[in-house]
Formats: sequence, C-alpha cells, structure tokens
Amino acid sequence: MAEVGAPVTMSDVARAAGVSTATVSRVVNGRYGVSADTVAQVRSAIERLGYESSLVATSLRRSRTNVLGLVTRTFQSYTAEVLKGVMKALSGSGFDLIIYANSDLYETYAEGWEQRHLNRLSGTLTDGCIVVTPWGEVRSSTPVVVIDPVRGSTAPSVTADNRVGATSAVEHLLGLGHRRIGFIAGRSSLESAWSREEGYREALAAAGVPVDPTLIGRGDFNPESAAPLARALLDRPDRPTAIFAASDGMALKVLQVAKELGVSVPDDLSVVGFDNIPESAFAEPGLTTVDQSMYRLGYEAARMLKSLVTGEWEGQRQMLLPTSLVVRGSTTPPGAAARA
Amino acid sequence: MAEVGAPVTMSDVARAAGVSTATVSRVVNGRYGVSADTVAQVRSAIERLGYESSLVATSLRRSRTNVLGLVTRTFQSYTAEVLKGVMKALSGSGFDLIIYANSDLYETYAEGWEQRHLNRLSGTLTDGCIVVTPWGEVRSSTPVVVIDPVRGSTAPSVTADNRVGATSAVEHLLGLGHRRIGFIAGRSSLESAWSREEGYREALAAAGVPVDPTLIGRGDFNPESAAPLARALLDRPDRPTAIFAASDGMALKVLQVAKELGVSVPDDLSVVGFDNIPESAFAEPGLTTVDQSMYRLGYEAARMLKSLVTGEWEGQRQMLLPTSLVVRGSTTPPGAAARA
DNA sequence: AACGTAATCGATAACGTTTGCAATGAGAGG
DNA sequence: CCTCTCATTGCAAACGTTATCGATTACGTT
Repeated sequence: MAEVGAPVTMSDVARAAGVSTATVSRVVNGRYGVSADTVAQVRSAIERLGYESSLVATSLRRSRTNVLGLVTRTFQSYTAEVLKGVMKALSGSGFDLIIYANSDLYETYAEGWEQRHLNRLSGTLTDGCIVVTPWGEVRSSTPVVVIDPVRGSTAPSVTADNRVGATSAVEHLLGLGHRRIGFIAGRSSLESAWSREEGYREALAAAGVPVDPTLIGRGDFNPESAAPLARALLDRPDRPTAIFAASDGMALKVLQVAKELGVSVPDDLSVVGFDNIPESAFAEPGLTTVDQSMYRLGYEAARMLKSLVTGEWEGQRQMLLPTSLVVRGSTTPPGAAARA
Repeated sequence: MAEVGAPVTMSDVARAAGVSTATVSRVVNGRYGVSADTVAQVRSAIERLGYESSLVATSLRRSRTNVLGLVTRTFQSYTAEVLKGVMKALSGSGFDLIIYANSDLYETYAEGWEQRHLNRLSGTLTDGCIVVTPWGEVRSSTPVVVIDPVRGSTAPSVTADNRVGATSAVEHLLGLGHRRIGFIAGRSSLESAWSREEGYREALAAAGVPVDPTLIGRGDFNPESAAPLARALLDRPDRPTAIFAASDGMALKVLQVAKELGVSVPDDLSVVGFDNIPESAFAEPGLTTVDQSMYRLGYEAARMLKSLVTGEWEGQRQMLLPTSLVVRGSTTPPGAAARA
C-alpha cells in the first residue's frame, strides 16, 4: 500500500506506447478505427503503468459519466438500508454510485443542504441524483429522484404509503379499545409528516371518534422535539391512553419520558411508532410500529433514476410503496393495569 | 424540484456581474485584492443565479480539494457504523466526504476492487482515502488509511485488537468448562482473520488444551462459506461442544445449520461470534460475541487520514483498538442438556 | 506636472480527458 | 501513373476552474 509519486495519466501511457493521447482515449473507450497493432501496444502500456482513467477529467469533458449520485445529511441506520437497495438496483447496470456528505452539515440542522450537495455533484460528475429526505425544494440540471419529498413536490419521488400506514396504526389502537389517542406529528414541510397526520385523522373519523386538537403535538421527526410534547400530554389529568408518534425515534423518546414520569408502558399507556428502525425491536417493551421498507425505497428510487437518465422511464413518476404493521409489546388494551 | 436547463457556471456569473472569471474565482475563494464594490457585485450575481462552484472543475485544477474519499465494496450494517464514525470525526473540519461504490463489484467477489475504486477517485478528486476491508495491497498517490488491512501490510491502518478479542472469547468458553472447541476461520489474506486464529490458539495453549487441527475449518468471512464447515464439524461422532466463528455472519450461519441438524443451542452446542453486528442481538438465542466498535474504527481512521493529509500526524501509523466480550444466550456450560 | 507605487483586474495557460476535423498513407481501380 | 477511397492517426479545441503575469488605474510625492 505504498504512496507513490504522481498519478499516471493518459499522456504517460501515450508516451510509453508512442502514440497520441487521442489514440489512447480511443482504445480505452473501445472506439472503432484503431489498428490491432496499436491497440495491443496501448493495452500493454496501460497494463504496465497501471493506468486508470481519471473520473474527474472524464466527467468534465463528457456529458454522460455513468455515475449516479446520492446525497444525504446523515448516516442513520435507515440510510444504510436505502443504500443496500440502491446498490442492488444498480448492480450490473454499469452505473457506479457516488455518495456525497458534507461535514459541516452533519448533526447540524441547516436549510438548503440538499441544494448545496446537489450543486457540488451535478456540475458534471453525475448523470443524476437521489436525494434522501430533503428539507426543501431542489433544482438540478440532471434528473433527481427524491426519497420522502416535501409536501406538494411534483418531482419524481418514491415514498411509503404513509397515509394508509398511519391509518393501520390507529386502527390497531382503536381495535384494542383506545379512544383518547395522542399524536406527535413530524416536520410539517415533509409529505410523509402530513400523510401520517391525515391517516391519523381519517382513522379516527372513520371510527366516529372526534379529533381532539389538544391531543396533537407538533414535533419535527427529531427525537428531542418529542420530549416536551410527550411530557405535556402525560402531565394532563385526562391524559391519553395511547400515543401514536410519527416516527420511531420520537416514539422511543415517548417511552423514555413515560419511564421518567412513572407511567408504565403498556399498562398505563400504549405507544406506536412509524418506520421500524432496528432499535425499536431492542426497546423495552418492544415498540409496535409501522414498517416501511427503506431497502425497497432505495431500490425503486435507483431503478427510477436509472431509466430517467437513459430516457426510458414510462411508469408513474411519483411512487407509493406499501407498509405493514408490526405489533410488539408496547400496545395493549387500555386500563390493563386497573384490571390486573 | 425542477430540472432546469444547464448548470450555471462561473462565466455566467462573470457575465452577469460584468467582470472576468478570474475575479469571480477570487471572490469565491476569498482572495485578497478585490475592491469592496466588485465583491458586492459578484456576490449578488452569485446569489441571483444560484451559483455553486463545480467540484469537478475545481478538483481538476487544484491540488487540494478538501474532500476525503472512502471506498467500500458493500453496505453491510457495519459499513453504516463506520460511516457514522467517519462523519463525526470530519464534522466541522472543513473536509467533505465522497463514498465511491462500484455497481459491478457489488455482491461479486473480485480481486483488486480497492485499487480500481481508488484510481477512479485519487486522480485529483480526493486528498486522501479510507479503504474498508481491502482484499489486497493498494497503492495511491495520496494518503490512504486502511480499516482491517491485509496481513503484513505496512500501510497506515486502524484495526480492532483481534488477537486479544479472540482470546477473551475462547477464555469465556474455557471458563464455562468447554474443552473441545471448534474454530471457523476467516479469509486468510486479512490481518484480522490471522489475529483471531492466533488468539484462539493462544487461549487454548495457555489453558493447556492441545489444538486439534481437525476442529479448525477454513472459511472466508462470507456467511455461506461457514455452512459446509459447520456441517462437517457437527456430523462427527466426537463433535465439539462449542464453536467459535471468526465473524458474526458465519456464527449466525452455524446457528442455522445446528437448527437444521437438530443440534440444540446452547444445550448441545455453544456458539460464539466476532463483530457484534445488530443481527446478533436478534438471533434466537442471542449470540455471544466479541464487540469491535466499527464506529470507533471509522472515527479513528478519519482522524488519522485528516492529519496525514495536512501533514501533521505524529502518532502511531498502525492503530489497535480494544474489544469487549458480549455474553448472550448462545453459550452455556457443556452437557447442559444431559443434566437437565 | 511628472513619476513611482500599490491596488485592482483581465488575459491566458494549465489540469486530464474526449472529439471533430484534417492529414497521412496504403491500396484499389482506371 | 494518377486519382479516389478508406482506414488510421494526430492536432487542437473544448469542459469549468485556478494561478501566474502583465496591464490598467488611482493616488500620493516631489
């Protein structure tokens, strides 16, 4: 693993093979119009010197690079799942992947990060980009597919069916007998947050249970934002018998706050989350939650982007993926403690 | 999220501001020698047009880019942990991160992938690279830090203390009373595989237990490689009472094979792994394993690379990080079933 | 008024690659 | 022997940026 002097360039190869860089380029890219002799010469020089074309220079010159980009703000566990799906979709397609992460934005909540990341890449480095959980609108000179877009976005996107997922969660609670069900909402700029709230309201409406606005807390998907909201809900004399949080991160925070306040879960309070992150299975008690397959989201986003780039996409440009309810120990019929 | 015509370049800004690209460049990079008026002009044009400098062009021209690279073959759950550590170390340092993944290599076991990835990036795109679990030697014109290097490598690297970790695992089994302890080794080209095997042998030697070569199976860290080896060990009339696998992936495969063969874990067989991947806690029974903090590995690798790039590194160039034993349900004294 | 000096800015040559175009040469057909 | 064609190759201009160097201007000094 020696650190050697300077990278070997195309002109090094050209000099060694006694031809021009133009010819080397033709050989590297398998273009027609080079004699077999010359090809052999160049090939051998490339082999001997260990030459590999520079992604940077190629990108600058060419319009197509066969590299797709992905921009993300953080590397949560769900990001890895998305990446697995993306790589699966790209595997064998000839497209490579570049992930760009800005160190200044990490752990900092800054508006407009997607656009800045995107600009850095989409000069010419990538043929298109996937944006994971953006906070705002984004423009780009190349195709972009958004995972979990902002509300009202018309950009190509892949999202879980958050409305139906939330409905199933609330129906689960209603089925257990709960009637006073609190809700902790997510960052309101995101489509997913809205849809989950809609699902909550619709499920209640369908069951004939009136929506009590004072039972709704406005978080932003950041777990910390849920703490004061949970405290407020649990401090009330007429506190809810169940709380549905719009993300697992926030739901886990609710569990923690409940423990601090001496409220027992699930006996005194049922809790449901959304996402099914790995931590939820570890929680004590296990968190009942709505599973959205991030792997699938990544897979479909990459598939869409790939054909958007090659211009052969024909399906829906806004994709909705199914969810499923995962029931664990954090939910039980209300008043379990009283009856015990 | 509109897809607009062409990316806005520096000359667009120059034209809009009525200056040359040289001046725009000076303003962008905060160089001395531009009048306050001009700076304001240019700034406003940049703002108006939404200009952001192209990473590609900058990289091609400049020697330093303030971007570090990371190359990986797969996105396992441990990769995400490494990434978290890397981002933490880079946060606020002014260095951005680019991760490069080749779709052709994904899920395919090809020699030399690290070198190919590295060449693509290190033309000029990055100031240095982290390589995760390489399969061979690597050369580069910029600094490289290796996580889990090949045996005998002298390159800067960060590794868990695999020898001591393996020793603690085997000592745990010995302490429970096991004497016939099988071992499933990892890919022999990797330093980590060797060290874990050394730890296994040393722990046995220290306890005065002779090493039985027929109890050692040669895997390659790929879970599938462990299946026939586990079957061979468990089919013997004098089968071991415990198996120590050099990775959790292989250990989980041992659990699966045992179940297929009707061998009960931990009653008929104790199993220990290495890595502590999230899945191990979910397994039934929970897998006893040696925890190596991939977060910490990523963090330290990034810290080292950063100062290698700026030329201010002074510590050891080969770093060894501590491990810790995590005891779960997959280990118990031998003969538990007989006594029950 | 003439000159020197410093501040500001623009033209231009790179960085490594691809590509249109022209040049060269060989072989074929007359 | 001359032309025409075609295959093979090199030249040079891009791509968007930065660094060097020289040109222009403004200002203070004598």
